[in-house]
Amino acid sequence: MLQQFEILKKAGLSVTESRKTILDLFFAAQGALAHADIEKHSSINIDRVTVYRTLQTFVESGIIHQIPTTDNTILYALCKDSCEAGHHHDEHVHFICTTCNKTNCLDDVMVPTVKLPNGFLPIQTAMIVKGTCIDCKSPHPQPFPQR
Amino acid sequence: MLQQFEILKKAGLSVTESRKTILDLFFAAQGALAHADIEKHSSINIDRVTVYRTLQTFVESGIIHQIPTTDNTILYALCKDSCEAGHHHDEHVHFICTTCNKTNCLDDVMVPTVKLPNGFLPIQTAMIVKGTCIDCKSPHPQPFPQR
DNA sequence: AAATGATTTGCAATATTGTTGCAATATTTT
DNA sequence: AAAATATTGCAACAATATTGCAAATCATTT
Repeated sequence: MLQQFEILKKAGLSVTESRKTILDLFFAAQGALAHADIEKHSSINIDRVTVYRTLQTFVESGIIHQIPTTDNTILYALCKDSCEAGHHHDEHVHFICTTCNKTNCLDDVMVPTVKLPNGFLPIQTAMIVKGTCIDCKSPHPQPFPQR
Repeated sequence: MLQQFEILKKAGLSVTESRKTILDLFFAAQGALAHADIEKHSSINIDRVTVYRTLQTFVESGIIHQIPTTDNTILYALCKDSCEAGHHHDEHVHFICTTCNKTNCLDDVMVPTVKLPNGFLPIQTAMIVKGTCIDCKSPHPQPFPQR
């Protein structure tokens, strides 16, 4: 729990039970989580509203970043240390496995730069790859979340 | 309206008023639409449920494709002719303007291939660039949708 | 360690968004 | 034009998201 404490402190946030618990979940998950994953996780009992507000606060503080999806949810994943409040350095590729539904940050795969038509000014780029992840090619038991 | 008729016929779908009307909106929009854009558009009066089902049908038929977002919505945009049912060829970059909130398909900008870590098998890739679009750099009146 | 002030949390109420079954209507086929 | 098929709209429901406010928690100062 020490790590959680430091992350929150460094972000200038109050250290509360809810925030530590939710951070714990992200560290345990080793992958992206949706709001529903957190809210419905058996071992926690945090109000829906608090989960919404905590996720929003974490995004604004640069603790987690959002991953776009095509299913009316937003996925969230831990940022690396290089992230700062208001300016995310999450320009790595995200991989959504269509078998186990786990989403991984491929921290070592940077999003390539593309040449845009004249007049388009890029600020941030996201890249989402769907396919089969390494765990599902040679299967073994999956950790949380099991969506 | 002839164009709409042909698109629906070609996709093997019944030609109904609702479907033609929604197709009209996409052609008028020249950009991506969310469910809410269609449902709340002043000049149409189609039941929510029909809109949901029409969008789903259009995706399955390869008439429109989905664009992932980080705001609990799914955006939809017309496919080019090369799209076929069940096998979208929409591997172009999508540009979301943070000023006017319009989303453009950059049909001429292909999504580059990235090298994934061993064991990850890609099936489909999406790339979303956020920034300022050409209309907002040198502003002039914006067409529907105004979100 | 206790008191104070600031922040966060949970509850309640409400709003918005998405889903399902089914009867009525519209479309396609014969 | 009639029969068969597919689509639509309604109603009910389910799930998800937002807001205000009082109670509880946390940080700071003494």
